[in-house]
Amino acid sequence: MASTSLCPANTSVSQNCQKTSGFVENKTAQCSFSIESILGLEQKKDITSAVKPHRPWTDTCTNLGNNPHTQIPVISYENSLFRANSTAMQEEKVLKCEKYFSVTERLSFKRELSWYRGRRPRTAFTRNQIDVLENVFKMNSYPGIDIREELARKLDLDEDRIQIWFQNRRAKLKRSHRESQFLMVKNTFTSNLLD
Amino acid sequence: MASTSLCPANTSVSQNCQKTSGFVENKTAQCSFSIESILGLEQKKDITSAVKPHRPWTDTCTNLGNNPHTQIPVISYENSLFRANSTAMQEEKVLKCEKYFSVTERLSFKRELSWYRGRRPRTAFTRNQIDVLENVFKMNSYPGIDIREELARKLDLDEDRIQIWFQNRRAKLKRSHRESQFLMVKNTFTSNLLD
DNA sequence: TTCTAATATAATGCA
DNA sequence: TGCATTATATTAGT
Repeated sequence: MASTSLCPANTSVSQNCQKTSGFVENKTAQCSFSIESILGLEQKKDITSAVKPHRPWTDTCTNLGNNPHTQIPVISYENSLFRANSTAMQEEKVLKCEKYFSVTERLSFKRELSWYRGRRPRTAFTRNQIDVLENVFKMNSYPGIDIREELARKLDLDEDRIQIWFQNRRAKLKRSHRESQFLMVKNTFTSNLLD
Repeated sequence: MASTSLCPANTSVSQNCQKTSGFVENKTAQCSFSIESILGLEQKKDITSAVKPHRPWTDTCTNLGNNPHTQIPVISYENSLFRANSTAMQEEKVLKCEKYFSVTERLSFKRELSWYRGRRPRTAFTRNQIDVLENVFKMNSYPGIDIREELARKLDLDEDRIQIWFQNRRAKLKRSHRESQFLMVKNTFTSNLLD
């Protein structure tokens, strides 16, 4: 069955990968992976291909390690207490602190920790912001960039937050549609059964 | 939500009709945005390309492709219970609406319609599939059709899924490059300022 | 616990 | 094909 090859140069899909010579008809001789290795059948891992996530609010300086969870922001988000060297250290600090501080304080540490781990602190919209967003959403659930910018200006929020809010709002609407559809289907079936 | 229709699949479209016809004179006092900006009237896309997209996965009966990840669950996937009988009806309704509404509104209809017709259910790749794809990507981020076909066979995926995966993967790589360049520039500025 | 902000990424459409 | 955008599955904060 004329096995085509993952790597045209030299890799055969057949079990007996005897020929690793390369240069059959292709110039890319760099390809010296076995099907097994490509299929990941023998070794797991090698996660090093993980790409950095997009985190504009963290200002990283010499970000060499490239594990997003160990990135050390330099200047940062509003009330940052920690400017330290390692996440592990932070974690230890937090754990140590736990028994000495109040719930609120621990919460604060937890927030710092999550900030360190690279997730944007959850935005707490005000009542008014939500009202405005909901009103706009009722009229147009797909606001373009200019509308989002205008909203951002008016509401004193990042345009990104607006965008995310609309995404999540649409998902919520859809969810509710699904649920009501499900209920209607269920009711239809039920009443059919009763007839 | 007191839908006007017994058929759940109608809800999105008819709702859309209602809301778009209703809000013009129904401006709420809280909202200080211009209608034009809210409606996004500056957008100028053409809707005339009403070509029916190819959606093999919406045909639940002939879904013999047998990829467990792309199969349509009978109940859980939205609208799958209703798709069979009323697509034509929806289309007619939408077409009737078209001449009464703006381009933006028609865009919205189109979006509703395509939502009704169904987007391909999101494929959830397995760990192993991703490992293999990542490995191949490291060697060649532009696999030709033959490689993609082989991958599809080996991984029990549609070739289309492979293609899309590589597209998204390239985009991701590019994003990460852009970002690290941006950070480098920024850090250069910063350290220059500190010197 | 529920709701939802945030993240990651699959899918779509256009140029 | 790249790109921008959208949908959606998931994680996690309140």
